[in-house]
Amino acid sequence: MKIATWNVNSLNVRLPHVLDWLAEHRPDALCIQETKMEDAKFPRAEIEAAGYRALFSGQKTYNGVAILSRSEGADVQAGIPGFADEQKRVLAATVDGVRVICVYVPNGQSVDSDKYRYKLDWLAALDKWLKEELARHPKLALLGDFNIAPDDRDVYDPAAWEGQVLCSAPERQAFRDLLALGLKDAFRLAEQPEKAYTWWDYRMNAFRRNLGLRIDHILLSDALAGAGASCTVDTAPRKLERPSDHAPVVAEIT
DNA sequence: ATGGCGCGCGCAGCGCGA
Repeated sequence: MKIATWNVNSLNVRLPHVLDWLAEHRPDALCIQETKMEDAKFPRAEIEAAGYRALFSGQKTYNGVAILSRSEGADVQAGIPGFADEQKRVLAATVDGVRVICVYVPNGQSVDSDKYRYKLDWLAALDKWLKEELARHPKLALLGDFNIAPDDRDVYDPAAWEGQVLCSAPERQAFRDLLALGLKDAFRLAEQPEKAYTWWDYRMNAFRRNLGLRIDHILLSDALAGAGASCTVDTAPRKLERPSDHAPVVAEIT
């Protein structure tokens, strides 16, 4: 089974890239973040014409998540139960017996901001809910834009980013807390190239210079993280005209 | 070098992303 995550930074703008990518890679499930559209405007017909079902939870301008899948998702859940949040950042569904959870973790802006506090509170709520989800669904994959670079090797300039948002110790601890629930960072299951990132700033020719961060992740429960599992970053869409600033991350699970 | 790029909103220029 092939599962993937991609922050598209507006599904309106990126729909052609998404349709091309689905046609080329044919994942069983693709989690999308930053659709930036209300549900009434979701391009369901185009997605279905590509052979995919679509689940979505969106809002105008900001956030918005979707799960595209070849077979129909069951037990759909939008948002974190018990955590009141106007922002559409979570969507879960069971696809082919695997609990697929799509997340768009808050950015946090800067470590001294209210948005950073919200990010840490949000991550704590996610952690609490995931513990229950894992008990219900041993085969679970958590995919999305985590807005956390887990380790210095996930950062092009660790000294410059030290203590900054996306790299701060509390954020990295929150990421490790998720792993401690019984999840594995799929990208680190096997040897990987140096300087592998998933996001590059639009400015400063950052992609061409590979000034990036690895902040988009696929976490797999132990039941899915067996010997056959693998994970790659697909940088090809970042090279297109008008790209998303994020690249898709793909995992093959057994 | 605190900008820079791209997006949505909405029609100018700002908030936001990471």
